[in-house]
Parts: sequence; structure tokens; C-alpha cells
Amino acid sequence: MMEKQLNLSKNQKIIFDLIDKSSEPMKAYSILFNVQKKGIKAPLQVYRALDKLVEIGKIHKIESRNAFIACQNSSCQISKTTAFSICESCEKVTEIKDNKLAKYLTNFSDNTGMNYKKYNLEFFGLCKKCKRK
Amino acid sequence: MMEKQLNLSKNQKIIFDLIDKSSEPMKAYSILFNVQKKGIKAPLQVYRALDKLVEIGKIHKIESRNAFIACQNSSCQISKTTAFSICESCEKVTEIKDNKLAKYLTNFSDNTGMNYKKYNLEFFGLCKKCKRK
DNA sequence: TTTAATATTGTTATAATATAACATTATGTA
DNA sequence: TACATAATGTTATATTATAACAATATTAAA
Repeated sequence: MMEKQLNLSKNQKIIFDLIDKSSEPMKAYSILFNVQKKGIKAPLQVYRALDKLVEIGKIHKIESRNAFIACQNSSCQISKTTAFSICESCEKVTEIKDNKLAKYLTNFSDNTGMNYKKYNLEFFGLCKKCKRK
Repeated sequence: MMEKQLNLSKNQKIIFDLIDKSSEPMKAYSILFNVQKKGIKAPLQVYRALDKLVEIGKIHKIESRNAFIACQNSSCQISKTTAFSICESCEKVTEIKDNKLAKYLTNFSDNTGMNYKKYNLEFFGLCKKCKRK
């Protein structure tokens, strides 16, 4: 579908491609190490690209891990509502796309009656592989 | 009720009391600054106490803010399931205690059939005060 | 199609967050 | 007591992230 990827700037594209190919969440300084051969030399260049990519929903930050993964929703829309499962053994992270869950959480209202258009949910446990061990 | 607080060590108690009195989440180095007069001089002393307090459920880490708040559940049990509302304007953080939400999330199973005994949920929006402005 | 606004880049320095490694002391428990 | 476990103290260092400033590229308006 290509979507908005064509609009990415040079650095944004380099960094998104790297994260998108990775099978696991990537940390900023690991990204930096991996793109130095492409001319991105400074942390700030990485963080700026990451900020933008998060802002436009191409990647998400896994807050509990300070790491970044590509959005796994085929649509890759700007996403303010995110949910992930994180294996506490192998650190595998999977984005959860579940309409019921999303609906439940966007409709949730707290004891003050407030509700929220934006959330981040991180589930922790053992993935199937690690459970077997 | 007092609970387990009596079991806290010296540093743990100093740091818990500080966080518990604070009206807002506290960051590690702000904690450090505030307890130096009580003899806690090094970051590691703070982080060790924080780790323990998180482990026993007396405090929670707000992952998106790298900050810590006292558990607001009266029971102060070991809590692996946490939910917070965060005001993106004034940064006020409130712990959400909602049995239905907790039940929904602990019973949630992803598309692989996995479910999870531990999660952290952070809602973002504007608190009532900030909404009015 | 120049102009003006906005976004992106490059660069150096530094701030903020967190842990490693090792020695010592305190506490709980057999 | 004595043994194990937990907590402390200390120095150094690793990791994560932003400030500040200058230059270039891209977009959109006049």
C-alpha cells in the first residue's frame, strides 16, 4: 500500500527501514550504531527521526523497555491507542490489534467521568515458546 | 492499617514517605535531592529502594514519565496490574482502581489465546481543571 | 517564481536516567 | 552462635535523552 512512507525524509526513512526489518524492538543507541555507515552520526539525529516516526504512527515506543518497534497495523494510521504483549523471558513484543479491546478502552470512563482518546497498554507474561521451557 | 510498612528498611521508609507525601509523581534524582539531608547520597541508594518498593507494590513507576507515585489502593497489595490517568497539560497522575477494568484486562486473551496476569495501562488526556482552561 | 514559512539536517556539548562492581553492615532464622 | 539473606555505602560508569545554534531543504503562498 505504501501509504505515507514516500513522505519520509532521508533520515526518517533510513531509521524506519531499520526498525521495520528488525524482529525485535530496537533501542536508540543500537539504531545509531546500525545507521552510522549511512551517515547518521549523532544521537540527536536518531531521536529526531524517532520522535517524528512516533508522531506519525509509523513506529511505537515500548515505554517499559525504552525501545521502538514498527507499527504492525497494516493501515499504519496515526495511532494514539496502543497495546502490546511483552514476553518477560525472551522480550518478544507483539502489537495487539483487537477491536473489542480498543473499543472497551476508548469508551472507558474513570470514576470522575473522564474518558480518554489516547492510551498505552503493556501486557506482560511468557510467550508460548517460553512457557514450554 | 499499617500493613507491611513496618518492614521497610531505613532507606526504603525515607523514600517511601517522601513519595507518599508528594502530590505528584517524583523522579529519581528529585528524590535523591530531597533525601540528601537524611544521609542518602548516591543514586544507587535511591534506585535500590525504588526497585524494592515497586516490587512489593508500595509504589508504581509511571513508565511514560520515568517517575514514581505511591500506590493509591488502600490495601497496598502487591499489584501487578496497574492503570493510571495522566493529564498531558498539568501532568497530574491518578491511579485508576476499577474492578471491571481490572477484570476485563486480566481476562483478556489475545489472538493467540494468551492471557496475562500483569499489565500496565496509561491513559492520556486533559484533567477536568485543564479542560476548562 | 521569488518569498516566506516550516521542516529537516548537522554538530558539539551536556543533562537526565540507570546500573556494575565491590566492600561492609544489619537482619532474620536455623 | 552461625549462617543466610537483605540492605547499605561508595566509586565509577553505562545508558537514555535533550539544549543550543547554524545551515540546508522542502512546501506553500503571494
